[in-house]
Amino acid sequence: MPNKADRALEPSPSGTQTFDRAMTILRLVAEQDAAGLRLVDAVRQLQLNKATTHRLLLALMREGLIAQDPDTKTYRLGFELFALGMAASRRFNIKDMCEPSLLRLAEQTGETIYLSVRSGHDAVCLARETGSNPIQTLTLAVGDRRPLGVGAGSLALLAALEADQIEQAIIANQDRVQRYSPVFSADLLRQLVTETRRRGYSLNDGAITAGMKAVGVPIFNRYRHVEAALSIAAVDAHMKPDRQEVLVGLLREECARIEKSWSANA
Amino acid sequence: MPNKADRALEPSPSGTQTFDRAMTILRLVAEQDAAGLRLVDAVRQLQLNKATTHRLLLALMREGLIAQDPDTKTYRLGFELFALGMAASRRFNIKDMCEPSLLRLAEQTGETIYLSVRSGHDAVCLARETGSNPIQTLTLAVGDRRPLGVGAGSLALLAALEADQIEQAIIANQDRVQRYSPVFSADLLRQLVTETRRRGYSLNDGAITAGMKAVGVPIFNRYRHVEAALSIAAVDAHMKPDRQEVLVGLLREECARIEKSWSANA
DNA sequence: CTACTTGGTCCACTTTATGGATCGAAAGCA
DNA sequence: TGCTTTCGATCCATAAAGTGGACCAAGTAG
Repeated sequence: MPNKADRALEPSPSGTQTFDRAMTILRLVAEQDAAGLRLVDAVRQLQLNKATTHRLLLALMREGLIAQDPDTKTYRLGFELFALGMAASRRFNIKDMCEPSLLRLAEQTGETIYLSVRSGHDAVCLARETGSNPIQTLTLAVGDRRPLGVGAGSLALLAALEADQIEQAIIANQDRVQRYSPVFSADLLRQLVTETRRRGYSLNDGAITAGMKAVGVPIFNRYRHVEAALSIAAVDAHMKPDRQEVLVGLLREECARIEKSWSANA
Repeated sequence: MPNKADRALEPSPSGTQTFDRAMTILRLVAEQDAAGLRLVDAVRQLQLNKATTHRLLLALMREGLIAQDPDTKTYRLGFELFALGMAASRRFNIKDMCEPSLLRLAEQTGETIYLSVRSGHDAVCLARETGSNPIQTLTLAVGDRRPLGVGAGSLALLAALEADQIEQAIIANQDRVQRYSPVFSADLLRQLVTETRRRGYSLNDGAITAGMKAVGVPIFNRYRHVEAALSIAAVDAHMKPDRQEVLVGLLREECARIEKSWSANA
């Protein structure tokens, strides 16, 4: 519903309106899941004329920003957008943008804060910030990779993916996960994902390293795709139920802050 | 010079021409280096009217696809493009797209083929394909990270970056590189980069693992930014000067093929 | 077989973008 | 210091481009 409204805050409606409309459609395609966007749905959601919408979709296709599935006729993001995004990525890196949040969390909690991103079927630790508590749980170093689902940050990433991608990752990793703990299996991961989605955050209660717990919260971009995850790890004694809730609250706060900073440009 | 020509092959010039013009400008911005694009340069290169160009740049800015440096007034890629690219990246992954080339190279050469991409100041091994030769050099596993410049693929990536980014990476890694071999230093890396750029491919002649050599070739996207690197590693006996040239030729062929497949959509 | 939905196309109408002219500021030159 | 050039930015009458109601074809449901 609030699809056109948030675009209306431009200073002056001067110039190039068709370009803005095309971008509105592109953003709508970006928000879609793997099924893609149908023409009629775009028409309905944007309240544009069908012919206009179709012509704009053609223009986006012509530029390679989107592509149409020949069978389902639905539209998805195209390769050109990926290539342009790669060109842009040298100027924007997630780690730098999240660093302030990591520092604040380490300061507030005294625990160790991790930033993880997805890379294929793995989670990669991009940054780690150590708090002031004398007992720290440094189970993960910067650069370390783990199968998606193994560890709090990794599980937060996994559970935030789309259903088919979750299944794909679990299948792909099923032989590797037991290296981290004999309890891991494809079925356990599916269960953990379900719990995580219901609970709203991921919890690793010592399956990998005994005596230690960790919670993780995903960070979404404005198209509601997971971009990264923040997690806090601590020894059991620091992670009693009530404190766990507090820590999750702080994590959520910072994730929201990061998401907001991404929405507000950067 | 051939800037508008390659866009003129569309079936019918129907519809949305301003959008296409805006995209042409966006692509031009994407091709620029860190200095960014000046208005007059865009006007000259695209042979568009200055007012039109400026208005389109404003439109691109309004959508967050580009951003203007307040001091130099130059235009660079914006955060929105990065975010959209991330949304697109779940559908396109470099590894899958390069897999056929890896298989062909392993088949043709019998040696081990590596695919590396850049991640921050590291090179990450994304894929490895083993050939049929009984002696293989598996110095790098999938997922392994190395400082940029350490190893053939990694060096190919480093040397293909822009000058300022090369320097930045070398500085950032100067304390780590000696872990791989005592010969490494910031100065040696600078020298290796120079040689690589002059030679046209990277060469690792056993600095890390004695008795083994490797060559690497970068893969560029259509905006002439490095996206990945292919490399071949083999024992000295398999890498005599003349064979080395042959292997580099094969690498170049596959890199060109991949680059072409990216240009031709996907 | 009919009614409905969906993707796609056409073309007269009119809203939109265009670009030559112009301005202010800054850089370059004398 | 003053003159000239370059550059980013804006204006507005003109010309061109996008618009959208109507229509078509191909499913799909009843």
